[in-house]
Amino acid sequence: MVEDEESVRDLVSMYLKKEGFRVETAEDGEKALTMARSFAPDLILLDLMLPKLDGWAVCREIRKTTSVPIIMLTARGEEFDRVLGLELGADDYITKPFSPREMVARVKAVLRRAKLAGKQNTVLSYPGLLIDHSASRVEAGGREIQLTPKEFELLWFLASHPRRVYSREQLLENVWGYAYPGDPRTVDTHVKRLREKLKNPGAKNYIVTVWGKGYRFETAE
Amino acid sequence: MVEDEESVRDLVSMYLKKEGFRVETAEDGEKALTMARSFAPDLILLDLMLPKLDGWAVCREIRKTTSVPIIMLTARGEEFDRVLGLELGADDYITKPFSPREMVARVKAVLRRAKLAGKQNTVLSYPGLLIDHSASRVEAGGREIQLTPKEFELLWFLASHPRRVYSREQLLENVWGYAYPGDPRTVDTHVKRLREKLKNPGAKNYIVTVWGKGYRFETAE
DNA sequence: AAACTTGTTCACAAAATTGTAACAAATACC
DNA sequence: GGTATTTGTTACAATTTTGTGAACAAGTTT
Repeated sequence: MVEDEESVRDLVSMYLKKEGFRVETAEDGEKALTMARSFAPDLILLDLMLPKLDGWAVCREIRKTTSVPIIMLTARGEEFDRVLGLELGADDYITKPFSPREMVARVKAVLRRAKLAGKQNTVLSYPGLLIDHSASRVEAGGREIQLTPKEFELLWFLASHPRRVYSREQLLENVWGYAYPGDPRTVDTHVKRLREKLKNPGAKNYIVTVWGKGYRFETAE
Repeated sequence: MVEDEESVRDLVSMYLKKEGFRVETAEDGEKALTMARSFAPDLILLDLMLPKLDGWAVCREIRKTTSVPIIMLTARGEEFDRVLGLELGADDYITKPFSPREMVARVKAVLRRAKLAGKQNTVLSYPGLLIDHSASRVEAGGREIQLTPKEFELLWFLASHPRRVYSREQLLENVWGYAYPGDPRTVDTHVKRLREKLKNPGAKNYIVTVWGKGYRFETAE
């Protein structure tokens, strides 16, 4: 919570703490930046009018390094450029005076959205192949095909980085998890099974072997 | 969002995502149809000028199967036949260039309307299956079947989001309530009893297991 | 209070998956 | 051509997940 007026700071802090949030405060822009760097907050409430460094500048600085959700606070009458706010990467704004309940509700809403945000754009689509990650669905040639969880994650990873070659070790790390202890040849088996299931409708072979290197996802020629 | 120009796609995506929407994009009419069939969007933003299959055709195709809200995008000067648009079932149209704010506002307005329209409709109907939420009645194969409250709510939730996979945890959250402390395997038992009751008239199995993921409601193939 | 309904949990069986090893085929190199 | 290396394929065992039936608990109705 970045705000120069002590009374507003205390009020906002109190209500958020009541909801179970942990709240840290800063009274000017410079201190805000220092704090934002030293510990990673889940959300920043940022007043526009600040000593030393105004809200716009703070927002711009923060956005250079993180994508933490930011809610801007503006005094009524203060002209607020919404488009500029969005471009700088603010997630919402509240005009003062505001009701504490509204403020809390917006904080919660932004946090909820932020949680979902990482999962957006979950559909990959190539000629004759459609992969929807959030629905765990794959269509090949208009027909849905059933993949096992590992097969699905492997296909998703490869299709997310088309044309790029990955070694078996890299695939194990990215799909199976860090420091996977098992046999790299495990990947071969899964690739084979994937090819089997994907080739059904006579579509081309999306997963290509790069001899001596690994595998890659081939886009249309 | 169906649009062939990448810059417009990215701009619209960015603004909608900032508002918390999940956005998937397609760059031509054919891809749009494939995607619209594979996962059910809440709204479609549809450019008129598209490669392969123009906006009119896409709209006509989509309307054959669903009543999803459609907003048409037209370039200024491009002749736009409003009457034809309405007849094909478009819900609104925006002329380019448009301000992002206006676009977001219209999307929200159309969704608001659609939501209200949907609320009145408390009946879900699939081949051989009819679910009336307001009356808490279920008919399978023309015969009424008795479900317990939890069974009913579970079926309703799944049937309201067809084709989409839900993990046991997600189902507990959505049907039982947030932060349900109990055993996720409880869902299995309810699914089992639901299947038992639904299969009576030899109808197909609507509730499908997705191995390693959860369950989903399958529409007719 | 007894009978019944509903929801939950547990244990075990059944099914699907994943990982590994062995062998065959393909490729690069000399 | 011959050899070593890499990749494809197959089979099988180990593991994980799901289906099922029964038991138990809590709440409702009779």
